[in-house]
Amino acid sequence: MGTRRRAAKVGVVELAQELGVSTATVSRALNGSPSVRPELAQRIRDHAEARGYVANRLARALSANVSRAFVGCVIPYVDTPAYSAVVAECARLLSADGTQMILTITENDPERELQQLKELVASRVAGMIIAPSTHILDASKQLLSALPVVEFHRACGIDAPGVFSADEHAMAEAVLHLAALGHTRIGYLGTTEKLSNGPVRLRGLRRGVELAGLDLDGLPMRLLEPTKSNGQRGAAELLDLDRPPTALIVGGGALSIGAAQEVRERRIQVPSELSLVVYGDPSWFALSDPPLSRITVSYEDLARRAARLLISRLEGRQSTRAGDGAGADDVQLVPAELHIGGSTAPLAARQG
Amino acid sequence: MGTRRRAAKVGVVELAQELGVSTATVSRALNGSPSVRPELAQRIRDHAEARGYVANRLARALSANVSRAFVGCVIPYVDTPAYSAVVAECARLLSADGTQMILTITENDPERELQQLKELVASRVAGMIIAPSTHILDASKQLLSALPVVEFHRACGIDAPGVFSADEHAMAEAVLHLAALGHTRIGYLGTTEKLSNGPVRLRGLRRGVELAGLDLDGLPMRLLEPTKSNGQRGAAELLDLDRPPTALIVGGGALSIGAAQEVRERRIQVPSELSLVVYGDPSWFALSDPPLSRITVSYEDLARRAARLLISRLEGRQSTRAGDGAGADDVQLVPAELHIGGSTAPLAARQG
DNA sequence: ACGATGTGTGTAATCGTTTACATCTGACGG
DNA sequence: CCGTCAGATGTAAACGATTACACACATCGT
Repeated sequence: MGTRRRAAKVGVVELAQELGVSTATVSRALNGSPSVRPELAQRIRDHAEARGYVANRLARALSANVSRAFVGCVIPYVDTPAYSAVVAECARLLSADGTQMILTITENDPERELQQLKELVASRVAGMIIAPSTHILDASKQLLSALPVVEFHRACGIDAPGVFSADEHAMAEAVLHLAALGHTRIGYLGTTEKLSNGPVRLRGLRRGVELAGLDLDGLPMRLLEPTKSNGQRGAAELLDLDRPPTALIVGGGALSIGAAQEVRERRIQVPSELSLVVYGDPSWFALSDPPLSRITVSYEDLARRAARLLISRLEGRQSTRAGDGAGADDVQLVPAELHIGGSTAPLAARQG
Repeated sequence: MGTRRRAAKVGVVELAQELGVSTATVSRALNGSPSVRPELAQRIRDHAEARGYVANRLARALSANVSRAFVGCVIPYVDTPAYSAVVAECARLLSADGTQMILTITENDPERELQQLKELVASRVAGMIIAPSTHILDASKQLLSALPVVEFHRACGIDAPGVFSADEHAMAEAVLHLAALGHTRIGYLGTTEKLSNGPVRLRGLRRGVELAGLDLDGLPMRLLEPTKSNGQRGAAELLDLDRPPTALIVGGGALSIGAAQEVRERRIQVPSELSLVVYGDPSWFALSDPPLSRITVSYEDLARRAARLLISRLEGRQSTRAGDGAGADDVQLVPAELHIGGSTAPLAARQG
């Protein structure tokens, strides 16, 4: 009370005065410039430490007109495994790098996304990692083309490197697996085509159907926004068809939950009455009985690659001169894999 | 190529020159100061818009020595419902407020936490929302006492407002519920006492035991760090006891999954052979058969309160002068609730 | 007609760093 | 003994905004 004075803010100026040197020397010492006498440098560092000096990042970033003080991370949601993974990995790797992550969440709203991008460039972020919203605006794309960007999980057609899951093969495999078990009416409950994975999975589905010699047009299918309630509704619709599918492929974590719930509520036996393949690998899958056949991709892997990619971009940006050389030359695909569990069985089992 | 010139950066200075006014006027116009002629102000704003001007947040924040440009959000993990909720809510509310969120993840490492706090104050964040790591360092507490902070979900004994879940009552209720069903050997698998909720739940447990007239010392109990594998291990240990519990209370999302998995693998029938009460409300709970009896708390609610609290703190800080008036005067408790599902049954059912 | 008031702008200091350039010192070769 | 050069340090100009203060001009009361 009264004794402890208002801890007079300590900046380079104060340090310089107290040590009888110039601010330039202080700055150099603190940044480890070789051109300052080692013993003096040490003295300065000690003093800074003692006085509890912490450099103002804002001033630093402002001065060095381009800096790696901040990067932006722009995602639609945070409570979904892919996105929370990328947040975690970015935070980890960037923090080791001394740069901070500004996180913004679009909730898939293009307007909000644009606004957030604007604010990020206003904060002079060194780069961004983005999972674009579904209907990204042109203005957003334009902003994105002005700095190092890596796309994650969803593509929006800008000229940037990115990391995506390659679902196509696994999807085709799933169809072939079911076909081999004798299923011909295979239902598909997937994410809308607007989400970048939608088309990819659909392509895989088509390929599988083709290879299996089945007829795509006859296949019952629902493409929806990935929410739990949509999963339940979609499954209900498919199961209510005149000739309901004997096997169901569900793409997308939230959809899977809803679908699984609907199946359970209808007391439909899996796999004897319905074969089920789900997409994703939330921890609860381990709980379900029987263990589900599923298509998985390692989001940690995906996320780590994305974070590394961004960091390497940042470093590249630093050494090479202008905003060239970025390009989409570095697109990484992490393959999804089909794991056969106990939720798929020969069709015969049902007929009998 | 070559045609489009290096978009000469546009700042207030350029705008001022181009319009033949001073930078002061430009700044005032853009910030809506009433002291600039309305038509001129409009002209300036139009021009800024046309030239695609975006103010440099760093410069702005540096100039106005205290600003609401950034706030920090410091959490142990992001893939856990409580924390992802707080991240989402903060991002949403703050973005509406025009301030950006710098997210850092401690992974429960006190050293890293301290480091991150330092860097956040270096970035002159206007405030912070923090779920402290388990063994927070004194240096960290000291840093936290220098700016508006709200604690979330875990307390670390600093003098700040916070939002926590009040598990005590629900916990006691759970014990009483089980006791009423005839159970006397009730097992508890909970989070370690070092996590702030640990003691609270334990207190609730004790209270319930006391009210039920049971003997606490005889109760099998395991307190572990909340991971899935710990859940499995803990459950295994409890079930392997000579006189295993007939009812089990599991606290903590990750622990629940592990425990549920262990129970399933042992083909123990719930609730006929074992009554089960879990803590949390992940979406997969809906899947389990029978629907679990559980203790839930709305993390969205918790998170929203925390975010609002922080924002109101920021505004308070802005109006009132110094770093006083903060205090822990505003601690909010969101009560947890016990929902009876189908996973608890009278003990008789087993004996018979 | 003159000072007081008020409104709208401009000038320049400020925030806290970094860094290009200038300066000073001593060593060294011729 | 003097230029040259390198190394260590200081001076001051950036970075891009905000804002205290000064100033010009119109308005108004007396």
